[in-house]
Amino acid sequence: MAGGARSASVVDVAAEAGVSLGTVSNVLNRPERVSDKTRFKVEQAMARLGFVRNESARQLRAGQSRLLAYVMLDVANPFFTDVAQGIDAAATEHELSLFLCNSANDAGREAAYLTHLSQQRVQGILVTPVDPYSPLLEEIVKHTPVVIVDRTRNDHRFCSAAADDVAGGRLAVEHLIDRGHTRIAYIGGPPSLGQVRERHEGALLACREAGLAEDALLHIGTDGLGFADGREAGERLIGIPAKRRPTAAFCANDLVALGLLQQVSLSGRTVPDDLAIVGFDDIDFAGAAAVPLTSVRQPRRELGRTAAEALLDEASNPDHEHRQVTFTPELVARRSTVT
Amino acid sequence: MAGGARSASVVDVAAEAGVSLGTVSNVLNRPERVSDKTRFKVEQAMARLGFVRNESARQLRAGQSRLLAYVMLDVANPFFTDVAQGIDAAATEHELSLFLCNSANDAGREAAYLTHLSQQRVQGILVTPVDPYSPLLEEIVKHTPVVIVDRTRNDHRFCSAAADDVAGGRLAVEHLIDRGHTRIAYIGGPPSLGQVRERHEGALLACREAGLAEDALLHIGTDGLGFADGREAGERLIGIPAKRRPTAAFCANDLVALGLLQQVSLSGRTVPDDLAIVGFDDIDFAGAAAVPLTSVRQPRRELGRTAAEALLDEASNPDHEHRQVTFTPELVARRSTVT
DNA sequence: CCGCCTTATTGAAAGGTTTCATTGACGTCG
DNA sequence: CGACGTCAATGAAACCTTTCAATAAGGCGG
Repeated sequence: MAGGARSASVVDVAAEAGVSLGTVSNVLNRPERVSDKTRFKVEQAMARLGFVRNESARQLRAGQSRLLAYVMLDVANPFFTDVAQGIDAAATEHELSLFLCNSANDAGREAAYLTHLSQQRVQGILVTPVDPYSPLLEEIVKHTPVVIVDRTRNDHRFCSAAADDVAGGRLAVEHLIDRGHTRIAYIGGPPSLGQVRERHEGALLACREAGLAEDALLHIGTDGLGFADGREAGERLIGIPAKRRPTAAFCANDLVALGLLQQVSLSGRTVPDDLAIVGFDDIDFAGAAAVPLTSVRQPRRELGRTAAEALLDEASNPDHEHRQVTFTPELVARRSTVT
Repeated sequence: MAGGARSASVVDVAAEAGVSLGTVSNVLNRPERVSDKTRFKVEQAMARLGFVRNESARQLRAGQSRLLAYVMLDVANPFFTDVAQGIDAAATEHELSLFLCNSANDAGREAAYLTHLSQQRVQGILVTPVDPYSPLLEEIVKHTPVVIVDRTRNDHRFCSAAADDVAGGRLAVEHLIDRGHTRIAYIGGPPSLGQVRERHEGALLACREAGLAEDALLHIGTDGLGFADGREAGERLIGIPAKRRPTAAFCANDLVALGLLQQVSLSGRTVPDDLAIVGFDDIDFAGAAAVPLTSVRQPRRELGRTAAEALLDEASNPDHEHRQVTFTPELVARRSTVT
């Protein structure tokens, strides 16, 4: 880092180059209006002084930045990084930069990021919220375009892009029932997550429609939706006496499913013979597991791209109307349920 | 978004509350110096006007932000998200926010992010660079603390935290040689990545030390270090006539190894009997694959945390000295190489 | 050779916050 | 009752850039 000297400003550059500060600014912003000779002088001066434009001052004057941000629930979950890539693609096309923020499923962190971003006057914020009905979101959307990703609010106060989690849960369990299973586990948590609740709801629906008994669906709760949670749930599942033990499991996401798969394999059991497994999200690792995982596919990149495009419309189109896009998920059957 | 009205400033709040703007600022920054009654009035006024502090102006005056950024090579690679979590932990302890930027292995994107961040006057930048010797990095480190993650420069112009990739590559191949393999593939690319080159170098070293023939190590190049690249390399590998085909593969990272594993399994072959596989990084998915993957472990979170701490020292300690921390990787043997 | 037009450059103002030296009010002590 | 000390509130200055109306210089046609 530089020693003590304050970093050079346009005024310093102007003095060094022997021109006015307006000219320096022109070199920066409208180089075509400056004669070659002058521009050269100014560029030399900038190089000598190590001038770095101050983005804060620039933005203060300009009032806006060319910046988008995505506040994601879990940066370690490939589902969200894929969504982020979709957002990134759209942002790049519009020559905007994207910052990623990891709330790590913590409402406090999420709030801090949202506040900071709105104070930073970013063009817009995409967020997969811990709680889509948080009052802070309503507060922020008054000033800054906000689009909700992977969740939907049924008032129409936000744009959103999400998959139909109820339908997805239903698909998964219908598939298991089709394959003859009548004792099925639903594995996931915490229930504070809408994703967990809705996928469960879909699972229940499928059971009901198939006329299964009330207790056909066994809910095994987990603390989170990571790998370790899946393994731990696996242990508990294996601990259940064989005659009562479910013959199939539907996991709230693929990380949990992969953890479960691993635990079951380690215990010497076979998937799908001893336990059939369905995941959710269809991340790349699902299809690539050595027992490829049946999963409910969400269009991950598409989700991100759609959300980003809605955001850009909200940010630039004066008569923008909020829209809630819902994607219908799709079952991808693989060996973890099919012999 | 709000209608047409410009968003309220401290001046507007002051007028609304019937106090001076200095008082509003005090409410914001030193609430204890303001009488309860006045503070209440001001807070009411803020709420009525929907005041949102302008971070640009604040920073312009303050000169600094409480912001760190990590420019990562590939947000879709769990290795880097784990590193990011380590950075995040350290940042959180110091009450700093962390922004993540995905360069996606593109030097142009990396440059754009680095420039933007330094103009934004962030406290510091962590970066896993496409090329650690890029002149732009040297330029930026003159003004903004920069720490290199997962790479090292051997001049001492930057702090860095990285694992010893040569040693890692050597470990991997020594392990394979120990298990009796004499025809080994090294799978990875592009060679522009230091990680790819150095792990290869380590592999060569191991071969040489074991006295294997020059052509014992077959280099199979890939375009990148993703899943798909591993699968594609798998096809090529399988295409080699059995008697010349390597009996083991060392992959430049776990994503490639998992792709390879999948392709080999799909072709009806068995790991490790038909092909032993070693990966690199030991991401969670490696141990969790149904044929658990032998891998070279890097202390991922530790790497991030160490880098972040070096950065914080550089940012706050006037007589900071650059240090290059190198971690020694460790082989984790699992079933993909051990029957 | 003058007036006009074009092109290049100028300098002041604005943008919203924080800081700090100063003022004002009020209570207390001598 | 006056001087002093404390606490609260004030408002001007500074941070750095961009914009824009105004000026200066230079070239051309008449």
